Amino acid sequence: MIITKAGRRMFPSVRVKVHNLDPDQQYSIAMDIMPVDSKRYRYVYHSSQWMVAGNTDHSCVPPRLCVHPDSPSSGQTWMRQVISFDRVKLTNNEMDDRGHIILKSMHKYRPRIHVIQHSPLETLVSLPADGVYTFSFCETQFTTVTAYQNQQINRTCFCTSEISPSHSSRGVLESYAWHSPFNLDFKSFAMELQGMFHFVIILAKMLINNSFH
Amino acid sequence: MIITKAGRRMFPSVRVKVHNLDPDQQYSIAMDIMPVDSKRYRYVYHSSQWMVAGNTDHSCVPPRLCVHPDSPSSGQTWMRQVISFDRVKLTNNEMDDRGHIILKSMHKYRPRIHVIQHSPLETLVSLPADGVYTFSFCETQFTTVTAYQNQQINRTCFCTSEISPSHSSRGVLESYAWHSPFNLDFKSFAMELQGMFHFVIILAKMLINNSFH
DNA sequence: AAATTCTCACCTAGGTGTGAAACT
DNA sequence: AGTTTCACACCTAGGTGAGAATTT
Repeated sequence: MIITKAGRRMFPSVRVKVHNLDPDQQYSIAMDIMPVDSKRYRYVYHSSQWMVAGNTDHSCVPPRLCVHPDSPSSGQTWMRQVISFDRVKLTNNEMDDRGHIILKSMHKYRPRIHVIQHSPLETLVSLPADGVYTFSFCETQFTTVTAYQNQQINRTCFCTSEISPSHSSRGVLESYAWHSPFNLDFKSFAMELQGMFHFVIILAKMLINNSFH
Repeated sequence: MIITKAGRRMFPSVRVKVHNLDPDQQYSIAMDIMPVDSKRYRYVYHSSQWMVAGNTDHSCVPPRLCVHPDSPSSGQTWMRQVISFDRVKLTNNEMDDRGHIILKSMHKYRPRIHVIQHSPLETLVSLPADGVYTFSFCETQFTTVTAYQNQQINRTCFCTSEISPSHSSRGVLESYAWHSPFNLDFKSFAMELQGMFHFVIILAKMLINNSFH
């Protein structure tokens, strides 16, 4: 996943569908992005994979919370729509003051979705102590870079596996795969968690990039 | 003001600043557009003015309410920002199903702003019976057309008068004047109404249209 | 050498005026 | 004749990848 100083849109964007909310309750829905480990990664071209290349410390950096602009809304409203975080931008600028999500390059991350039940009178800025339901999907893990490491990478298709809940697709969407120029049909899968909500993550449809023929 | 079948953005857009709200109360803010009279107008070029050219009946057409997308929000939130209705589109298509404001061509209209105090749990679709404070400014009156009536109209400056609360500027912004290619500085004025809020309408800055030199 | 930053040309979506054509 | 509709070229804002330049 490309990150830049000015902020780059996440692609594909995280989209989510929520079920089993209380239609009359008010909720906010937010996303943040958590480091998967404390390793630094390097892409080794001849073996076509990411290799560990040192350690880092994420401990002092609390992740930025990205509250969905429709928040707060009723459960009814949230359940009617696909909740898309397609405006979210990623940056490697630790001094960023435009509300973008700050990540380190060459690290592995995974987005989290929070459903927060709270009074509509209070404006949400950070995660409250309770009333928060958090979900995360290993299929959405990715590796950050500031630029493509070599010329060939765009032409390599990482998207051959099917995405389904029944078999592990971990790594399928990792790193550059999210920039693949190849056509990937709309995939969706459902998960039931904590016996209360279940989610459907719809992965953004990838179109053939115009710059490729 | 141009209106089209597909919907045309209102220009200049209505912008409003609200004061003296209860910071902790929840409000929605909405706009609609009311006919000024039941006359049909025709632009008479040689006398450079709009002349009455018949009657119409507005009675059966309830105006569409255009709720500001930030609604509902706390008084505090509303008072911090300039509330802009710049996404609003006008149409002459009475069958419009895209939520645009439906107007008749060749008629005079004036926008209204509604401040509605209500529970954030209910979603606003039409004006409730109470808790509504409505404001309107004669300076924002305009006449609708579907196309410019002649080639010269853009080159005629309608914007010579000062806009201020101290003297009547009715008509200054009427009809084609909202499409004037001439530079008009940011004007604002305040009004105190009902002893509870006061408003500042900020008229959109008009820039010299690129197609004129 | 590896990674980041910068500039730039390209693309796209959506809003705009124009003039020709069509409608009333 | 007056008014509306339509197709179209233009403009703009904002997002994008490529490659050069710079930093580490």
